[in-house]
Amino acid sequence: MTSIPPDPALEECEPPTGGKLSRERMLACALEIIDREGIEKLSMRRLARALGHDPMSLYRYAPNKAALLDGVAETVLAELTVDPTDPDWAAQLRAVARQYRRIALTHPNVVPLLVTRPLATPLALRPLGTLRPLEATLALLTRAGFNGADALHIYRALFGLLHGHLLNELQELVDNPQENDDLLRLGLHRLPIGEFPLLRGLASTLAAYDGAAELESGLDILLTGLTTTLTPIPSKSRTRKGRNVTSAAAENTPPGGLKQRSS
Amino acid sequence: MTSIPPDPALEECEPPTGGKLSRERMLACALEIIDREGIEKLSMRRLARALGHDPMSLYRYAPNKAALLDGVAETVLAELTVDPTDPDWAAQLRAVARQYRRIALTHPNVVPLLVTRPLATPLALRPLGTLRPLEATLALLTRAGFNGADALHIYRALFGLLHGHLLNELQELVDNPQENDDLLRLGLHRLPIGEFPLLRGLASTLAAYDGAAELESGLDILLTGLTTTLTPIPSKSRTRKGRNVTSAAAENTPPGGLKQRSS
DNA sequence: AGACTGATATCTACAGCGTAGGTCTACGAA
DNA sequence: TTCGTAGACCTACGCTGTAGATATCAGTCT
Repeated sequence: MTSIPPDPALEECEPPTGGKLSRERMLACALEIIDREGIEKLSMRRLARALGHDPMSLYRYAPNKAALLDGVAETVLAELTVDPTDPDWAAQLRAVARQYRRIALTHPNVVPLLVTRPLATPLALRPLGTLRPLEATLALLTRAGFNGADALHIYRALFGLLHGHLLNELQELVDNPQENDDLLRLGLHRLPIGEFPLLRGLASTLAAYDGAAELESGLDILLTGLTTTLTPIPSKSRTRKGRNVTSAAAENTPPGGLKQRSS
Repeated sequence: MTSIPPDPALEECEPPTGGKLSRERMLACALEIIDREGIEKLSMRRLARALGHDPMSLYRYAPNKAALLDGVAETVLAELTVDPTDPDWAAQLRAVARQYRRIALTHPNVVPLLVTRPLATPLALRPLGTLRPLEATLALLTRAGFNGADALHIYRALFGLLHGHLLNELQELVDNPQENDDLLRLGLHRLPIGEFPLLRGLASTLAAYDGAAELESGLDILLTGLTTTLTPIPSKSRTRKGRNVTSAAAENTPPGGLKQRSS
């Protein structure tokens, strides 16, 4: 039946791992492997071995490997909860951001998936689980009085900030192995001596990176920026304050800036 | 010698492509394949075929495939020029951002490489070409009077914003095939009818995405945010205004916010 | 009871992958 | 002439994703 013993020499995923297969078990096991060894160590055959099944069995639960990876990303993203009923939209966005950061730090190897998989699939074809935070955020902002376009704008700004920040922060994690920070400087030490004087001088600063604080300051900037450009419709009247983001942006382009085409 | 005719049935990279191999030719050809067909279509064997050489010859110019990909990313990033002598640092950062965006849109398939490869390599071991914009930006900001820590902070914020924005914008590109936008809505149309009412209603807004304007507004927010939190040392006195970013962040945490640990 | 049906699991096989290790050739220096 | 070295090539290994056919099961209908 479900033969192929789980290869006790190699580690496996769940208790006896001989039992019935299911999409959930498969995705959970894939996530475990990715968390432990990274994305590129995950192969269909390896996953099947860990589950104690034949590789081809996996294709009953995912049409191909790309879909499996999408499934893993979806699983991780499902941990993100957005409460569209929160009366304080800005606070809710902060909460979402902090939650997202925690999830990403728990599964750092999945982050490349989170940020790049959407590039390969049109929005409407993406796994529904990945669209749910979007819809919930739109609901939150709509309740707060924003129109659809502005809500979408805010969503994009928030997740752009988040993705950018996480890529930064995970980079720092790679840079700082848990060794003595003198050794970190040794790493920088091998840079050509004349060419990177400033970078080399910043070894201790690099080591002192504080991701949580960095994110908070980014959120501060973003949210104050947003609230001064966009304002929700005040529920009774329908007047607006700083309507169009684009025109607002055009106004204060720096005077001496080099010109560059728009599109 | 340099045999193996370039396989005229398959496309190739440069004029006759039989000539001497070199790291530059190899990387240029790899970039061309990636631009045309995407990263996952690039294999050592495929690249060698396009160059009219044996696959193993490539290993003379790159120790392995990962290094080759790093090389491609480095090549692309080399197009980015930062002028550290610009007296208007904010304007120069804007110019860099716009330039980076243009480069990314010219090579959209390389963007995943640009944003994720650094996650796999400690900073000091990265290809030097990818560190050069960092050093130059630090130089720019140091001349403008910022101390090292703040300069680094600004650099991170800028490239975080850029990466986040580009991931957003390239996502929209995937969403908007150049067909009639009614068809785009057809794409959204297949979403479960009760579950995504807001998202489905935003079809036309999604289609109207303007990446350039979006980036400008992001830069506005970022730069005004930065200039109110950080100020350069005014070249004579050494007093500072809004010293610590972290503390500034801590001050205006929203009152009703859900609490969440820092690290 | 027997036959049929659909889901689940397995097996076999293929074309392609990255790359270790060895060899062949050409050329400049000794 | 001999040697060393750089560049290119060849072979082979173990791995990959997955198409296609086959086996095994549970349940339902006759």
